[in-house]
Amino acid sequence: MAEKLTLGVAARLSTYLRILTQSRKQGLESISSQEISDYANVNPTQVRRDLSTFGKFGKRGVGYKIDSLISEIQAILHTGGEHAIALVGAGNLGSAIATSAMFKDHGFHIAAVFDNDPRRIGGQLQELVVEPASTITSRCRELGAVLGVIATPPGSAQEVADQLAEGGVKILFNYTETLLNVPDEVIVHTINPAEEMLYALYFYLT
Amino acid sequence: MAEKLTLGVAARLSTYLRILTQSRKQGLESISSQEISDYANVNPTQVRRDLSTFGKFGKRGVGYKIDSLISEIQAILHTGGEHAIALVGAGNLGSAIATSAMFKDHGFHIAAVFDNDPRRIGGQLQELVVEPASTITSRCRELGAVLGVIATPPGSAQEVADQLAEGGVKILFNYTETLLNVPDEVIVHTINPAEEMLYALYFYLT
DNA sequence: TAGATTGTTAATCGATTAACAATC
DNA sequence: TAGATTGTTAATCGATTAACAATC
Repeated sequence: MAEKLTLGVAARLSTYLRILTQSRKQGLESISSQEISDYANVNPTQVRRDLSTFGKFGKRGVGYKIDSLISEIQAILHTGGEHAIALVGAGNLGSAIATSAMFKDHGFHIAAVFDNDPRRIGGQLQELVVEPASTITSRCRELGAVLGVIATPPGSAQEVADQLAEGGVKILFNYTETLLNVPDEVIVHTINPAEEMLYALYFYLT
Repeated sequence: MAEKLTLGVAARLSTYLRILTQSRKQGLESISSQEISDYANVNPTQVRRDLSTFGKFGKRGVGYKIDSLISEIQAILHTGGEHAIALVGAGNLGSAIATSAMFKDHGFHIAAVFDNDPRRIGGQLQELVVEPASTITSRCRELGAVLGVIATPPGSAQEVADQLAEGGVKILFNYTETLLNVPDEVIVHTINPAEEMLYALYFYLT
């Protein structure tokens, strides 16, 4: 395998993949670096450079074939496979996450949903039955889940994080505002739109 | 006003602000660059450098006073005030967004909620009454909303984006997977956790 | 004092982009 | 051919971080 990508390149390639996946859904077959750049908010030269580092994927005067570019980027990111997600929290947010097509589009699927509310346990969420939070650790081990999503009230987040980590989950997506303490080998990604708003607003205000 | 910050610095300052705000909520009064760095996943030297560009906010041997550091960063980002958000979509996702404390913590407040489902219009969401989607443009003008959040099904996203832009909204947060076409002066931020997962998974797999 | 932590330097490294030849 | 768009160069610019003196 080639060198490890830098943070910036990997982030941008993920963005391109999202744009390409969605463009394909809309029936498009090819796309230019200019169009990708419009949706990704990056310079078009940057797009071409990011891609040309790994091969000559485009056709001069024409653009990039969407299908094949998706495959190329998936190969670069090693993320063409299927990946199991453990989702904790079956409330409004958890339901929204389970219902969304976003994950399925990129090869992720929710393998189990947990909640600690007896009124929700045993209920259906899409094709899944809501399982009790007390089984998080054992079920994650069984499923071999590497990815965990925390969509609980903030007060439960740390406890849930502990159970997920104990179950072998290595990447936590934290939708609560709680700061989580986790073992060194676990990475926490916090999903906080307010943080992005601050950032967006700064550039608007200046 | 000083120079415009680079993308990276502004993004990191926003992250620090989230961490500081949450640490204060937990009752802490001071924090070290090492602690900030643990939560932000950046190098501690980077944290100190980011801050020291704007002044000497810390105390050697002690760390940073959380309260005053929050004020300093808010001043740098010009985001200490209150900002109105127009939220479109009162389903699971919209409800989760309206209920979350994340926005309030950073001076954002949902000023109006819209939906096009007659069963939802007129209903309560927190302190707000759900308004018909047909009034988005006029209400955004009235409210002077600069920020819009699209939490509808994907099929309605483009139409909603058009109405928000028409109403003077300049920054759109798009929670759907739809690629939006907007006027040049409008910025779209797409919230797609699957994209972040691809990225996180790459670093886990390599 | 001893320990901790900041602020800053200095060096390296990677990111960015205008410009344009290549080529479809 | 004419127009469009890629791939690549070359130059600049900003980001990153180890190391350490300053100082609480």
